[in-house]
Amino acid sequence: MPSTVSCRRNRTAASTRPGCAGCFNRRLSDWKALSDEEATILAAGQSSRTLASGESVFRAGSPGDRVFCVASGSVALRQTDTEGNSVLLQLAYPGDVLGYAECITGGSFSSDAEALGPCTVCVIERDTVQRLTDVNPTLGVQFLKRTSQHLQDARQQLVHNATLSNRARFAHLLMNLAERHGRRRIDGETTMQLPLSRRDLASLVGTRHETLSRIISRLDQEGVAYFSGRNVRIPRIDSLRQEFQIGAG
Amino acid sequence: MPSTVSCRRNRTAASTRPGCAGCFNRRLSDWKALSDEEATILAAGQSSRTLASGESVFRAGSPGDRVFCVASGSVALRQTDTEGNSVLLQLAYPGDVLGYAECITGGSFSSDAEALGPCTVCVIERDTVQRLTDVNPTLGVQFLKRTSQHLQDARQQLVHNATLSNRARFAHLLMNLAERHGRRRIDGETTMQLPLSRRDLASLVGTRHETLSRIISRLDQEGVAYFSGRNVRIPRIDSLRQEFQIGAG
DNA sequence: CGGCACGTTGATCAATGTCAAGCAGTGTGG
DNA sequence: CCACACTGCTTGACATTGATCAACGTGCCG
Repeated sequence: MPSTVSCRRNRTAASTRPGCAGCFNRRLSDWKALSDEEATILAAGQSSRTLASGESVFRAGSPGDRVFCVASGSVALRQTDTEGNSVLLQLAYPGDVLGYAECITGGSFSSDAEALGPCTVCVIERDTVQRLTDVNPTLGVQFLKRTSQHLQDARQQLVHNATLSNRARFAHLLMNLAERHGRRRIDGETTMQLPLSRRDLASLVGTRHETLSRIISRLDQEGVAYFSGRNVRIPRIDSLRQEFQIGAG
Repeated sequence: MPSTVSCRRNRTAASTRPGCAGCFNRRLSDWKALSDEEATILAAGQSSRTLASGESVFRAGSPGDRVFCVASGSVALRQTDTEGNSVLLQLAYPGDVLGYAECITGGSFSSDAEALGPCTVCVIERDTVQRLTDVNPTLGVQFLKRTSQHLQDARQQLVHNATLSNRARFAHLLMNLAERHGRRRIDGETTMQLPLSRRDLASLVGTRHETLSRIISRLDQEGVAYFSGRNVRIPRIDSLRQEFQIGAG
């Protein structure tokens, strides 16, 4: 997993045709399968959109007639139950592509996507995706690979939910978030700014926000991790790993 | 979802070359993307294996250099934690193909697969799969579709685990199993023989077997479903739907 | 016969969900 | 500028769930 990805903004046009060929994210994303020449096809069939925090990228149920590529900021995938319980499922970062499965197979989105902060996404219509996968079959394989990775992640999560305590799962989540959002100081202390509200953290852990709140207080008391609003300070990140391995509840 | 799939056994050869072109499952499975001509390629590159109950089809960590197609019986996918907790993740039935993601993307299996009862699986080496996806790109799309369906299922399960009680989740599981294994009588009563041990049922629900045992007794007492060994009798299947919709715990 | 795995049940306790209150921050309209 | 509503977070008290430990019966198999 790559750590913090800083996104070089498109210097060319403001809202359209920023030229994917030059996009810093391309090398990290599934588009890396494309040659420079093919990348121009991509650039031609693409437009970009800027979203404010909380704005919706797409909604569950809407037709998957385009894919979205995160260019900057981060995007949350949520699924909402029939009873209105919303659960956070995945975070998407610059370079991540959303909706290709639906776009290729012709389904509709099964979850909502929402900007976690101000962010930019590139929108690519199905035609273009179709043309690219026709020209370069590797792209399709890349998408299959990605999807199966996500499937594995989701299943791993199911195993964790079945066998670990809330506390252990939260420790695990913190470790993962730290890999992306954390900064490690020379003395080994890690600090980060959480990209999520407590409610969303709770939902990623699979519990209620009150319970998470208590877990946080305890971690704080015990000196494992110090929380202040969205800022966290973790003296020894290994203590989290330990929490996670002890596990059961 | 198709209901009970009866599998016509290969009448041709005993252990090899049963001729996929004539396999009843082909019409239901992802191989339906293949033309009859292409199906002969499949048949040529395939061999079949008969497994006793409990035997392993493949193990987590072994290289994904072949795919497995369930011909008869059913197969369970399990994932085992670092601490040895094993969790049942998915049931595979005749027509289901296992391991294509790993085979195409070149990874190794992330879970164990085990015969739930006596069963037959067909084994197709990577070469053949490769040739087929080259010749017929639709097959790849089919696999992507399937994987993304599994992803959606897994995520749905995560949402359920986060929002529903054990009892409600078990009710849901029963409904799903009834779709495949159940028989509905004229008076509306549904009966089925469970394909799983209590332990495995518990693990699908995400709880311990003792807890499941208690849930079962209560359902029995309350007349929602009557259990006797692996046999279940459900007077009104809709009462399960209700359990599931009330849900919270 | 003696393990051994499975299933059921009971007793007990920790973990967690629920309900409710209060507090801080933020934006709005008067 | 203040009152107000609103939202997110924390904390407490309480009820419930569900996990754990343990005992016991059963069927299977060597």
